[in-house]
Amino acid sequence: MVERSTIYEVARRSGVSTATVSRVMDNGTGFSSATRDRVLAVANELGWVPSGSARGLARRRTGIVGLLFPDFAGEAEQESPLYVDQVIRGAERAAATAGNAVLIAATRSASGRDLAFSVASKVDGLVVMARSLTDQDLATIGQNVPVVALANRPEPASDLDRVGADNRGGTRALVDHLVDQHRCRDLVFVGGPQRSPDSMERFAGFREAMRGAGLHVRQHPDACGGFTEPGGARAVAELLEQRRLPDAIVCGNDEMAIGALGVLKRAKIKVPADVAVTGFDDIAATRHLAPPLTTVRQPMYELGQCAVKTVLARVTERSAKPHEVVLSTELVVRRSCGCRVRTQPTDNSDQKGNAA
Amino acid sequence: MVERSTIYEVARRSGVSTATVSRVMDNGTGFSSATRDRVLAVANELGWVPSGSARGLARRRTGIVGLLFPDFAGEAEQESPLYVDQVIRGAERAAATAGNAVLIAATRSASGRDLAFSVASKVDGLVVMARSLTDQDLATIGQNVPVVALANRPEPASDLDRVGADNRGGTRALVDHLVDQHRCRDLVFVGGPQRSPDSMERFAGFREAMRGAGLHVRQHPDACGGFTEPGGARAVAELLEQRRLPDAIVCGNDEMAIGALGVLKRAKIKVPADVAVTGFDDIAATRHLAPPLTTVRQPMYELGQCAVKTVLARVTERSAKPHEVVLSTELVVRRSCGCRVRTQPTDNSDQKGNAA
DNA sequence: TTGTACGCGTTATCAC
DNA sequence: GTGATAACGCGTACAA
Repeated sequence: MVERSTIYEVARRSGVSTATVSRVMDNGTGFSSATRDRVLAVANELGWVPSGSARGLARRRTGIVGLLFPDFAGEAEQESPLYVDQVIRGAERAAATAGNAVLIAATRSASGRDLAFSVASKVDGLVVMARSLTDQDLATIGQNVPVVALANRPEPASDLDRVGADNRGGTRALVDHLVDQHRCRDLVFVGGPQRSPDSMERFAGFREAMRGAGLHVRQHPDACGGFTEPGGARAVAELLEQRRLPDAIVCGNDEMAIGALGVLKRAKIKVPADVAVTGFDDIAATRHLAPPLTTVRQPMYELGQCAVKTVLARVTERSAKPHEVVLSTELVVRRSCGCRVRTQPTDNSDQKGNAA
Repeated sequence: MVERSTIYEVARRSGVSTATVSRVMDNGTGFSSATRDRVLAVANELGWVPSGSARGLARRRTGIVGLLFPDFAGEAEQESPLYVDQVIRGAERAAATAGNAVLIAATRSASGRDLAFSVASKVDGLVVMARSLTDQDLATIGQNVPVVALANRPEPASDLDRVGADNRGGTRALVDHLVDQHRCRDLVFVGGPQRSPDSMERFAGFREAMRGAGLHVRQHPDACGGFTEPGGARAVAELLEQRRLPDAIVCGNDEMAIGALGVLKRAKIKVPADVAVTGFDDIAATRHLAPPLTTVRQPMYELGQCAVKTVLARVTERSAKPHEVVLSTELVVRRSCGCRVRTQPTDNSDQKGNAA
């Protein structure tokens, strides 16, 4: 590892020109099987691999797709949410299928700006998760690199490709279930951060369902839990202080629901007997809670996959009109809404990992 | 985005040479603030960023560190284990601090070989998690790129840098706790995959502690759960069929412990009253189990961080002797071992100021 | 302070 | 089938 070997050395040692070496490494044609074997042998002996930089420069393609996700480390809010991991996995999977690798970086409006641009300069295409970049910067980068936004924006802000999940519909299905199956009438919505597109979409779905059922809805979420477990706990604690106990507490995500469950248990309020509690996301822990949490599954893995596929398609096919895809969400009924479903701690053995 | 703009265009438009543009983008010196502003303005207008490939070629550094992790998708075993995510996060963090990004790829001995080499060709240094590459390939790649192995190998196989966690010591501490505090005498060990270095290390720790306590130990794990939840369930189910109920079931990881808890509950066997159960890893769900799981925390995040720091150091300082660092693990005592610790589902609410 | 020109390691287009 | 050789886009002595 003293010096990285180059194509020149391989060419010299195998007695051919660099052009031939290049051809061989390209798995193309235009050489005898004898020379191929010779070249391959030398390359292997030297442990040589074509330089990614040089190759990228010549081919004008790096074989890398970038993924920017929001970084909340060290913030009051919490560390980066768990669903990011799923997105990363899905992205990796889709990229690998096409022979690409994924370049990841956590960025936030301010801090990661440089990093974001640096990543953009190294990739063929870029997937940007919500809240990891300002719209401004997003647009700038979009000028030079194919970008797909991974988010649930209320309004398609730009002419970029976009993929997201049906947050609104999922929440609607959830609330409908609560109202129809469990005769809930007084529902409370615990929202996330004020400006979170996800939170807004989910609340919108909440309102739609409530209005559809002829129920009264407030203009804003009844409480704000910032999408965190402590936040959810706090929100419900305040509710309790006001001696308010609704039929159901609809939390904007699972983490807040976990917090809610905690304070309710300590207050000796039974779930779901006294009050129903629901979440959103279907993170891993939901199955193991007491009671298991009714929630809405977001196809994070598939979102990552789809985003990468989309951006990869855009790399080769720079057509005109922006692509937009919305993946559907799925109501996951467990115990916390009042349903009497059988708990199956090991039922996921065939649920995942086969999205080949 | 019709054509990616280049340094030439920026130079032309701002009326300077490419050298000057290069200097400006390098944040270096050697130009008047007037020209700098002009160049920056043009660059911004065009949304131009220096090409990563060209820059990497010229500088002989890409600003990318690679991370290879094992891919078990589609296998009987399960999808890639969750701790990988933490490692990725830690790696990203450490890399970002140094202005680098992380290129990830899931690989396995056979399938991902090409991808692995492709990644290797694009990075300044490479972190390789256990079981994602054959020793053979690892060595080959190590010839041309700084590599650090992230694993817990019984024996330092090569002359590569290595970072790992003290699996053995962690298990020892766990078993000591079980024996000393809870007077367990008949302990059963549920192992992971046969050839897993992690599983082997943990079992080694198990044996050491047992021998130290003058207890009888078998040569091999009493059962194999393949590190999966269903696997753990199966292992314990078999135990039960043999009408065997030990004092404690020491699981090689948390997932198997979750499976174990499930079948025990269905068999009406009380944990920890009738039998103690422990895990390893301290994944997120452990806190929410009934009972909360006593386990050993592995500093996955820190491992990822440390590995990247190590490899980054090696990039600039190609010294001779291989570096080796072992991070310590931590016994996390909860309810499932028999301890009467207070369960605090939201105990992290005061961890970050709640002066609401 | 600024410009010229060569080199970085590959690929791709010609010729042969 | 194979070999010169010109890009590819940028960094960086060396000059000016």
